[in-house]
Amino acid sequence: MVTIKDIARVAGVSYSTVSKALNNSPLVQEKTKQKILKIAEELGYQPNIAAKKLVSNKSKTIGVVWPTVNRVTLSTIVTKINEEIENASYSMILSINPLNSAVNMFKRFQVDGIVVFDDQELSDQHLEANIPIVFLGGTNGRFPSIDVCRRDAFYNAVQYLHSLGHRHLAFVGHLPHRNNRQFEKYIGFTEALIHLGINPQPEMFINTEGLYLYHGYEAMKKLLKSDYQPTAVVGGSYEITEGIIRAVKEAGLKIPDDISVIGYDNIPQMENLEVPVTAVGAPVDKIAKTTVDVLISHINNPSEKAKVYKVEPEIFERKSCRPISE
Amino acid sequence: MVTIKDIARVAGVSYSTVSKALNNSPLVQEKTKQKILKIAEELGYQPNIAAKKLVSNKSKTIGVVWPTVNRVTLSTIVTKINEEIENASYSMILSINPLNSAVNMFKRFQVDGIVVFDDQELSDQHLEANIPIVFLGGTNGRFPSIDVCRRDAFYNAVQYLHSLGHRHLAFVGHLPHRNNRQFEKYIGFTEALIHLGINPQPEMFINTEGLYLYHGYEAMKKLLKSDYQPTAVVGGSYEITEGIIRAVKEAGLKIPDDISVIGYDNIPQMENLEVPVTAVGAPVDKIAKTTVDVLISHINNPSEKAKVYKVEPEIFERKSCRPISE
DNA sequence: TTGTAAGCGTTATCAA
DNA sequence: TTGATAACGCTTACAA
Repeated sequence: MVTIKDIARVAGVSYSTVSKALNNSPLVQEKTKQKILKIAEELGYQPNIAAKKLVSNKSKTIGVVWPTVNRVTLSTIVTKINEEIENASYSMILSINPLNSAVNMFKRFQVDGIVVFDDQELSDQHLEANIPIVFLGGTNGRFPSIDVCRRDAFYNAVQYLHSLGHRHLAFVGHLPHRNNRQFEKYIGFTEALIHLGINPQPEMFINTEGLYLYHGYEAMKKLLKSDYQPTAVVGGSYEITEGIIRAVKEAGLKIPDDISVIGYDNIPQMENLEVPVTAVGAPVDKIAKTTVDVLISHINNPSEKAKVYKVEPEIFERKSCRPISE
Repeated sequence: MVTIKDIARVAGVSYSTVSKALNNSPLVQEKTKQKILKIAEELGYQPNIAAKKLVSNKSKTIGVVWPTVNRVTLSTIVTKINEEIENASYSMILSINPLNSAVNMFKRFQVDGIVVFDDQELSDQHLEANIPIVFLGGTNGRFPSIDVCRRDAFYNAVQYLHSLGHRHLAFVGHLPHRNNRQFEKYIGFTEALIHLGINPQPEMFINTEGLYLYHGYEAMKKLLKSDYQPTAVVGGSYEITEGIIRAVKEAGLKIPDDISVIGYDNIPQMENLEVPVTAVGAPVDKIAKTTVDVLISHINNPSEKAKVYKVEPEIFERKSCRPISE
């Protein structure tokens, strides 16, 4: 392995001069610098990151704790976060370990900051971390967190459909007993209904009992067979929305001619479904950007106090909704 | 940051003693060792990898290049590999970047070795790496690789069903034009049929046109409605097998009473399906262990030459198959 | 059994 | 403008 000392020996200078030259310091004479650079090149010098890390105590690395590896939206967000991190001249390390052990590993690697996907189970974990951490997905008192405003998203979806003339709506989503994330969606939908003067009825809420395609498919089939025939539905997740589309298609109906659909999870993939689906929710790009910005800001200013950063939902209009007259 | 010096101060010993204790050296008194370990624990000590790497020129870290594909088996393997890596006293870094950029990142991190999930697209990439790499999933000439023997797995599945008396079989799997991995499954199934004197018929092969639940579900529904009624089917992936089960259930049939099912992808999750499913394939534990063993062996002996390491498929009998008499 | 001290490759602070 | 030198956190002879 070629070190700066080898270069120094060949160049006939001290190795501290070599270090400065290699870091393009203005403190070395241009001529010396060029000579050193040339020798470094010839010798095939590669800096030793471990040593750099040791002395600077910065790794320019961000760790991401990502336990739920099998959801499209989450992988999309991870991918975007990766891009944002690289844009900011950092590197990303992923860990699929549980929160605490992932954080330990990241400490060993001396990451400069950590992003945690805030799953339900994680929130309760005791976490002792003297390192900047951002929780992504909900609100969290102890650490800075990114709130994706699920409630507002569903509120907006209903409002949008209402503005298109729809009065018979349905919520097709997961309604577990103890899950604030999902509950927020339900509340947002209900709240909008009330504000718009639509009386919430039980048949408007179809519990998919899961977040995946099959759940959405089954729930939608059930809905289409029921007495209540909405003119528009809102899907509770990307996968659920996929299932809704299949079910509608199988029933021989057309989107948006026979029924309008809005999907939650504002990811680009909504464009590529059989029908490009109008989506609502905080756009993944913004979620990723906010997350990384907040984290880096906390890295640079460790005393910054924890708060909740909201990413506002937006509606991306595509081809799955149409106006309707009563 | 907590260092061995902090521990030394608290324990009232020198930091070299701490180092030895932490590395479980026989040169420290058991009592001292325990005391030091306890303090390290209390202080939340995490070793600094950069420093370790500097002095030992080893980072004790393995990088894994992982395609962000939402398949249970892949996440399971990654999880198992993570465990194996930790068992071997290494740490795992995941990267979801494309092969080359992931490898570059891993080099900067000075990992000791790299595991690559061998997707179709990756195989063609030009890769210049002077670092041990293992390709996982197929066969690869230039690098050591782990072959999960898909062909043998399907061969064995057919043989097993045949031994139970089944003569009317069906393959429910993904048959894309250009994918050796999937094609191997098809070949194994066919080969066994021929060897056992069963004449392969087109209706025995149901192309799911995808590897996910919905694909299996749809394909199985189609099969159940067709003229050909097999007494046993083999599912081409875990998710496909899930879909098969749904379809069978919806048709009002019982597994294994009315139809036997074997699933490919030998993962523990097969146990937790509605019917615990008899699975075939290289067990994920062994895949993970072999992968990590091979990589570490190449790390310790860099001149070892690249070869293909096979992980033999096994059948895990559960409750989804029953004997049948002609 | 424990401690001392050198050194891994680098950056950064002074002094020359 | 350059060069000594002291860290950074750790392992490992070797000395005590």
